Amino acid sequence: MQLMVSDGIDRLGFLIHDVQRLMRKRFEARASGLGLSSAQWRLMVRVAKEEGITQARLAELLEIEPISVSRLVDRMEDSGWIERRSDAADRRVRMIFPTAKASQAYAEIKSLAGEVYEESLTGVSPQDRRVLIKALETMARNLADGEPAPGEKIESAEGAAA
Amino acid sequence: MQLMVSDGIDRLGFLIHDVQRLMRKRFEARASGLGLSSAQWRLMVRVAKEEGITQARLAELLEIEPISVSRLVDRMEDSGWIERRSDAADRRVRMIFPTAKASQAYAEIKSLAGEVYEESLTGVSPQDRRVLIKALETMARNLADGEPAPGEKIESAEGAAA
DNA sequence: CATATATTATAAGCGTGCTCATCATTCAAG
DNA sequence: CTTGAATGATGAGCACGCTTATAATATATG
Repeated sequence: MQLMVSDGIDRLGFLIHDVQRLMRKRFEARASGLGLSSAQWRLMVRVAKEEGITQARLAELLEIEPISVSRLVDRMEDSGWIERRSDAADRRVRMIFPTAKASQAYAEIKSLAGEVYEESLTGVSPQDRRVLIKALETMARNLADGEPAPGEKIESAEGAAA
Repeated sequence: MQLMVSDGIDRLGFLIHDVQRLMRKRFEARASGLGLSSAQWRLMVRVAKEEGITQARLAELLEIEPISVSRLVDRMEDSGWIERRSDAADRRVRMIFPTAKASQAYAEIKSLAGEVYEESLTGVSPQDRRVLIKALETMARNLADGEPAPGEKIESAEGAAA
């Protein structure tokens, strides 16, 4: 395409950044009454799907570092969303369970998130929504694939690590 | 095939979050050699467009709080990307200028960002890219519009949400 | 002049991500 | 059992966003 990238593609990063930030902000404004951040909500979805999940597994699924999970779980335990239980079989492991409060609020928060999505998509046609989702999924897949070398050398150390 | 329109819409927030995070990560992996974060890059773009811009104006344009600009500028001054100069006319004001280093690196970093965009869009057709950008712009506009009061009363929402 | 208000920048402290380092526990080898 | 590597969780400290509060300066008004 000789058309230049300036049909908006050059602002793609800023756009994605803005939309993510605004969406998170709006969700948190709605959920603030419940005292739940978006990061905490993402974690809660995983815990609801798999009660007793370990922190290590959460880190893997959420694609954040185990230490970040530790901190998140700390605060969520403090605010009564989840609880840690020891695993009798492996005492290194802390299993994460939703509290009754979390189970009760789950459906409400989910529909609250749905409202934010719906509001953000006002004026976007059903077919464009499908294209949007498909494009975002493709992008996530492309970006999740291995980094094609930062310029100099690829094979530093971590080839077999993961 | 298509069961319902909400094919994935319920994961919109997670998708946007993932794409933004991965895109930022990849950019920063490339730019790490230059010691520039994506937040710093966003600020640098503004400073390049308007040398001598004030911190208050940067906060407004970047839609972040003035204190966040202070900290960003602190670090960028420390690492030699920008410099603060006092305004003779108004001694409250600190005017921000790019350093020679910043001016020299600008084009390189810009093309680096373009590479990340292009990689992320691999496999997305030109027409789908246009739809994507248009949809994201619509979403940003929708979300930037006045929050319908974070309390309990949401009067103007179209009532469409599940 | 004195004082009240607005504006610009910064300070303090928190949430959520990171890296690097540490501790406890498990497991594999000897 | 002892040693050593791997694994799960956490601590320390940093980046970058936030809110709330302050300091310094500018400006409007009595």
